[in-house]
Amino acid sequence: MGRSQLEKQKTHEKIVETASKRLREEGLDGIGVADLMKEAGLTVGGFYKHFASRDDLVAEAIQSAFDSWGRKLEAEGVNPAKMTAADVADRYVSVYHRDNPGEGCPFAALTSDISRSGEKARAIATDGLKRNFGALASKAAGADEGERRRKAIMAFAMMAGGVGLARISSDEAMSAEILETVRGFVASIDQ
Amino acid sequence: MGRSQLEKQKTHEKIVETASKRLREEGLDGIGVADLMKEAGLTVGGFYKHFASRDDLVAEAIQSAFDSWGRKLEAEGVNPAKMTAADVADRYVSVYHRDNPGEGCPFAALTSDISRSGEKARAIATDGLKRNFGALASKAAGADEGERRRKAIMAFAMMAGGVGLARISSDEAMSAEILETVRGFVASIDQ
DNA sequence: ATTATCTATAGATCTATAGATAATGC
DNA sequence: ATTATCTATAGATCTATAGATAATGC
Repeated sequence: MGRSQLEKQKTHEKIVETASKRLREEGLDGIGVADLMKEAGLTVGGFYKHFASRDDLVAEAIQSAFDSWGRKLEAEGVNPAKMTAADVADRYVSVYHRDNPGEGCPFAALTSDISRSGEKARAIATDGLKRNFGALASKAAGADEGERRRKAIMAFAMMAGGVGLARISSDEAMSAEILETVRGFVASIDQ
Repeated sequence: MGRSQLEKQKTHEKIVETASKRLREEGLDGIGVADLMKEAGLTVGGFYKHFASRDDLVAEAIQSAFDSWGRKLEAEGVNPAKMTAADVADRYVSVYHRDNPGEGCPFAALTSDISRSGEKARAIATDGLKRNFGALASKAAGADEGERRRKAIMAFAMMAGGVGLARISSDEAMSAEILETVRGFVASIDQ
């Protein structure tokens, strides 16, 4: 059946959001076009009226995943600039984030996938990384800009790595220990 | 053609080592059985005389990847117990490691893949993680065992995360900056 | 006689396309 | 008339198996 332009746009967003979640959960190769369309309440045939290829959807979905952190804060009425490093740590290095990769940070959920991806996906991720470093640096203590930036890089690498390792660990106590330890470091960089 | 028992064992090891390298490069779903056998100098038909399923090979290859760090040190005549944290940092947080995931640490190359894997692969990885934490803790400074262990966890999460982020970054200067910054922290935990 | 490896292929799955259908919008 | 979505399927690819071949090892 035919649909209006507005409905098509909503359909497009629905597909991208579904993909953004499911790809973080299953990996960039983990779910097929037909299954994604089905989860979005559609059938496979319509897919290529929205995207030139599966890779094009993946690029849009990664971009959406990078934007989702900010969108979620906005929806909760939280001002990211006013968050301390400890606030960021409480959100990022949490059991909830560990157990819900589909709603979480692509650097924790898709690190290895993106490093194996083409230039398009890596450029989107590099841009996201720069913004994350900048945002964290503005919260960090330090004598000069260089020291604040170094702390931001250390904290972000530890956060992304730590949540990844916590997801791997089948020893629940060790998983919680990793989260707690990393949370402590990130909170400690606060001004 | 038929082969001796010894030759079969060598063939088996060759398949596992090829897989161990290629899976770290391409991800756990990134390469098929036929291509792996071809790279090992064989054809696909013999595969299932060695492994009950592709998953079985993946488990063996992950185990081999976890052992490869120690085997490489042994081959170079390096005693891991005598390495300082700074020594570990120089090896792990290096441009060479960043650019050669196939020979490197599975926690940097396969984090997201393993977190999405079944219990078997995650148990192997959890065991490897415990050993890495223990080895690093024995090198760290600290008033008590708890403090040394916390430093080891922080350093390892930052190393694994940092190499992953450095691989993603298409900005070469930022990629080098991440490595240098992480290397500094890891070296700083030394006794 | 047994078996390690080979060639060939069955069956499943995945991306992308073809053609039909029905609602939009000039 | 156009087009957003549907059903159906072509073609490629991947795991696993069947049956042939040739060397091992009792």
